[in-house]
Amino acid sequence: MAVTLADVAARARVSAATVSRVLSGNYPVAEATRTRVLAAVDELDYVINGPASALAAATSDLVGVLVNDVADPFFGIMASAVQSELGSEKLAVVCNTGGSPERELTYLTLLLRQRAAAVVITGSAVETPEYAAASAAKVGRLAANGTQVVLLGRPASAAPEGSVLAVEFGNREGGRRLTEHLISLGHRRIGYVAGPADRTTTRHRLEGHRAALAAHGLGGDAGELGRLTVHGPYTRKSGYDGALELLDREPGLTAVVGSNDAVALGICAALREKGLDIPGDVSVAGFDDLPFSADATPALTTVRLPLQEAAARAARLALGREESPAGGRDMVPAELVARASTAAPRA
Amino acid sequence: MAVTLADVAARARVSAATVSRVLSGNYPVAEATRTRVLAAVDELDYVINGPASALAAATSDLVGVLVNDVADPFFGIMASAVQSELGSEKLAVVCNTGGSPERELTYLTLLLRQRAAAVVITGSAVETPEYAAASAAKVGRLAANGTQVVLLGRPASAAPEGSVLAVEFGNREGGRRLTEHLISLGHRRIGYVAGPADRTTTRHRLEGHRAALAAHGLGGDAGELGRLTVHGPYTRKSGYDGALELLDREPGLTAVVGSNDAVALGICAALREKGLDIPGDVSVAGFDDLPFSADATPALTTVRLPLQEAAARAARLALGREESPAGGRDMVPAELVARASTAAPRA
DNA sequence: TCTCCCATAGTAAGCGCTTTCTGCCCCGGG
DNA sequence: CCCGGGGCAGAAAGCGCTTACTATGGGAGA
Repeated sequence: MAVTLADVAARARVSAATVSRVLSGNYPVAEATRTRVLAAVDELDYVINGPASALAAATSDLVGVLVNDVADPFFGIMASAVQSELGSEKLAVVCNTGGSPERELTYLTLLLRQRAAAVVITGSAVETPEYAAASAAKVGRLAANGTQVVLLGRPASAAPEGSVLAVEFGNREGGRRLTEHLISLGHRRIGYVAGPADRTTTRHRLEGHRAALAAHGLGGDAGELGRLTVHGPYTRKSGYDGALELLDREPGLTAVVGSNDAVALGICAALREKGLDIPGDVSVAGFDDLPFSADATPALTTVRLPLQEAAARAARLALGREESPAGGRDMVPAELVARASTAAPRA
Repeated sequence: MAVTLADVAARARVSAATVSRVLSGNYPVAEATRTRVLAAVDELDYVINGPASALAAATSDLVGVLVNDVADPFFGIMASAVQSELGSEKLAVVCNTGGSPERELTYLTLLLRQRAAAVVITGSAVETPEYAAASAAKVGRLAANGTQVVLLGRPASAAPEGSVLAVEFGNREGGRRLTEHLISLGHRRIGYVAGPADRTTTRHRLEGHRAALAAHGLGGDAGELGRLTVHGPYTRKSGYDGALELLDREPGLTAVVGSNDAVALGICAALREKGLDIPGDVSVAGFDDLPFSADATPALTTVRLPLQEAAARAARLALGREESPAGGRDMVPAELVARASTAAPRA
């Protein structure tokens, strides 16, 4: 039925081993033989059997990419960059975890089952001990299997020492810069619509925000900070609801920061609905600088993360095409992008 | 080293065959035996070897998803929906073709090599005979291999009869509705920034547009139509450049239609830069109704395609979980979404 | 001219699973 | 009491490839 290695071998009048060697190219084969084999491959329209090859070689050419949801451009951009970096040697298996630790574990098991060559895990980690342990175990198992695990936008700390590489995001730094920008414009009462409470990204961004406040003596006590902060998913709706809630708690707000751009857009929508001008009455800022942020009105002030470059780097690390950073972890910088949604508060 | 079926079998004091049967569940196994096996699996932390299983069973649990670029939300949404629909039985291999026929063929070959269970090919097809033939051949090969091929947003016509299922988009219909909307508002000189010239989606949307014009006696001759149409990629920049070009050719335009939302946003940017008000001076419309379109200012009039539902359907068809539509093809409707970027032209 | 060795090619033993074919045992019917 | 058959489990033959290990031939060095 299907053409196999043996068929090609027969046609080229060599052994199967030789054909295999020509195709994988990791063993010397005389030029004449090689051309003969290649011709046979061509004539028979031979396509190698991936599973058979993976079984024999004990590794596949699949690379897992775990994301919250590829439909979200934040993850879509990273997934795309990883995939593109793989070229046509490796295939990217993308898995939507929806941010659920269980599903993350499930997919890691499936990738283990596939004997994936590498796995890139993007986005926040959930910060609970049980999950951390389960995750570490699974990652250890993967590593033991020869699968290179690379964390992208997630702290390496949660993983077993040495088994993992990480490209981390300057979330804390970015959060700090953003709030400093607001403070330097003259804002004193700044609301914050944060992400889900138990995630690393949420925590880091929020810590940066609070560090900036504290540095300017604006923090207030914990109660005060809590009053100006609401948590919710990284969605537009969360920004919308959060802004309404914050306005309710503290009508004197002059600025609201969103945990990401989608949240910021939701904040804008809520403010507009309340008849407030942006940035005249209230300034708004986001995080990530996704493509649509520049086209929003007003154009969103935000923090740019070089997602594409970082993801490409993660992919290269995953494939062992690039030297690992010192300590196995690497930090990509966050850059403030000041646009029209922030301005000095009204006097 | 690694735990294998045989290890589990030994521990459960059954044969490997029995373990395999318990795990795949397609053969009667006595309840007592089953529990014993499951216990052994658990105790040994056994993870089945995917490649070995795929080799023996001659099919893998991979499903290919071909997209132009997952970073583009249009494709990201579809890829996400397909992936989610697969559940945790099958894995989605997503491939960025960048719209290139060669890369599309390359990835189809890679998926053939993996013995993929199914392949979902999204987006436009390039309309050249050589490509059509090559593509048909590859698809035929896949089908012969037992891989179900489903076209999503691409006409089934290009594929070999019967070997393929298709979920098509109402591009022509949507294009027609959109332009009819503009005409009914009073527009007579309507520019069109189309997609790349040789793609099915581009052609269908443009045909719909022109059908609407013709139905109202507005088409003019071919030269006239050509003068009001520019082609370019489906990008924001293309919209920006295209709008400038159109304005140059025909300063009296009162409306410009973009081939998709990103293009429309580019058109908006160009118009704004020219000091034109939207929709006061010029109306703008897009296509696809991606999430960001509602947040643009003014909110974009566009055509909604139920991408998520369509993609989920495609995935179900791919897995054989849903009855195929009559004739193997199915058409999802396009719906006009009139928002603030279109209005009656100035008198 | 004779060895020795390197460059190639072949042999064959798996990789870990699925599945067909058998076989066993126990039940019900004759 | 015997026979037939159904329900389960096992044996074993691959699935198509990779990769030690082995074999061979001819050129280089002595």
